[in-house]
Amino acid sequence: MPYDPSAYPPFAVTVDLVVLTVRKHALCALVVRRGGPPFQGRWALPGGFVRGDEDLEAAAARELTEETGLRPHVSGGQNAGAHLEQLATYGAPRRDPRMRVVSVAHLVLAPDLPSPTPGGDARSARWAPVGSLSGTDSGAEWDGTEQQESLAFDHGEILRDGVERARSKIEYSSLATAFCPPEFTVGELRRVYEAVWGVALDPRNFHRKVTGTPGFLVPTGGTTTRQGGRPAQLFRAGGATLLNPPMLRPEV
Amino acid sequence: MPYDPSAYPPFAVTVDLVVLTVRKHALCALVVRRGGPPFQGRWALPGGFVRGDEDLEAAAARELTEETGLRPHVSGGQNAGAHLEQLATYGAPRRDPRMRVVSVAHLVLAPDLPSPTPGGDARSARWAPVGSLSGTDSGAEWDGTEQQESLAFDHGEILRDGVERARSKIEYSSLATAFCPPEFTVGELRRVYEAVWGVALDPRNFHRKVTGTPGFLVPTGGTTTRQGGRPAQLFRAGGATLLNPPMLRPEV
DNA sequence: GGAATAGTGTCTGTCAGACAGTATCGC
DNA sequence: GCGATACTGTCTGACAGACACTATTCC
Repeated sequence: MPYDPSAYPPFAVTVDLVVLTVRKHALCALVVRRGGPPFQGRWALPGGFVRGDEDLEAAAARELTEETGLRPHVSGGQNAGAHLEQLATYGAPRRDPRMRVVSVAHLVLAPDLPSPTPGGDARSARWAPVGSLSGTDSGAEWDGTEQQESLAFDHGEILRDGVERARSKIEYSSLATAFCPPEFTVGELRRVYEAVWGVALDPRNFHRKVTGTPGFLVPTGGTTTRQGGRPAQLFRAGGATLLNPPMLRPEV
Repeated sequence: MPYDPSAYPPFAVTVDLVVLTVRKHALCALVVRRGGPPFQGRWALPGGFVRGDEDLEAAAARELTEETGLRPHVSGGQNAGAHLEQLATYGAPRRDPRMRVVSVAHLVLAPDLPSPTPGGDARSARWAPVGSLSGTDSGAEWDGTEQQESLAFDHGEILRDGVERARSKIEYSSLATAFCPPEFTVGELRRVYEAVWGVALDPRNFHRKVTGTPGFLVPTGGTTTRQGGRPAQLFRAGGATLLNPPMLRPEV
């Protein structure tokens, strides 16, 4: 691989974020409105340039904190922040009309946030149900009250890939707890699965599965009635990161 | 995301390839000897710069053809070439001592090739058992007859990630057939799984599993005795790409 | 015949799906 | 009481693991 350092073609490198959460029984993604051209006024994924002496993951974490105030912890760990992992890299020659830009997309799974806290240099930000953005697919409860508009650049494709990664990853890992607050009930965790997959799960079988998997859930001793009905036990995420055997996703 | 195009930090973008095959009951990776500094004389993964008007995947396919003569088909399709998919992107600030280089690694699964056909600008190339490169891990039959030496740059880490991806992906997809010639027997496919996972599988249960999964294998009608013993049926890869339920990997 | 590989059949334990039934809250 | 949710228990069918056994080839 001998080469002349001055002869390589110039690239810009950005990070884009697919930030997912579950709000009101629906899987939602964070989108920001673009303040300048190209695609001015269109919705896009949050993101920005990687700095000259910055790791890719550090750039993603910095953008996440700027946009949401969330502090990720990158792998393992308890449920005090958001989960962040690299998703894929998008580098088609003309995906950005101004110059050659390679974007390293990252996936963030976050618990529901009280306020959409727009920040950074974005004019505005909101949580959009993924069904309203990708059109097809099991978004289901898309009610048409918000304008449906495709995302800027190739961000629609990036979002689809991120949603698909999240859907498959909660099958064989305990990552669904990243969508939950630090303490949660079995029913709340089940509604996360139902929102992400867009299906209904049997509450009894789900309860047996998650409480029977060692290391998945740790009871905190407390109870809550915030969902109504009989008081439910509260749990924290356990240390187990891989689910074996996996949670089975119906209708595949 | 307003920004000044002239203000972005300059990056070089490369593709690196983790090319895996199964030779003599061992999982092997293609490595090339570096002809120039840095890391002159050390083994490295094949790869090169992305051209100014070239897609990332096209760059990976071009490097693959230059190094091995293989023509990938990127997704789906029959078994006439190699499987190619994006793996992950590596961009630590000083991973290349000369400049800021972001490498988009790709994973290639190829059938056993008669000749290691070095090509391109690499001085020499060879198939190295992955156990001899990553040291630890279930490489098992590393016999010490070849020098054990860590790969240049962060290529050891990239190789580990690629091997891990391949190991997990053959669990729930029919991708193991990408390691096989166009026509193969159940026993040959089983030896692929055994080599990649580094375990022994029960031939009877394996046979029942793969022949009982619809769409996985298609009998061609022919038979062969190239492995000795009773003639075995020949199969082609079927159209099924996802295995449900997955092949279970022992000892997890 | 002996060794090697291919292929079939049977038993058993585990577990997911389906569903009955009970417990405890708010109204 | 009524509706909601939480939780326990039982039955059944699918399937993986662990064998025994037979078939066909080369030597």
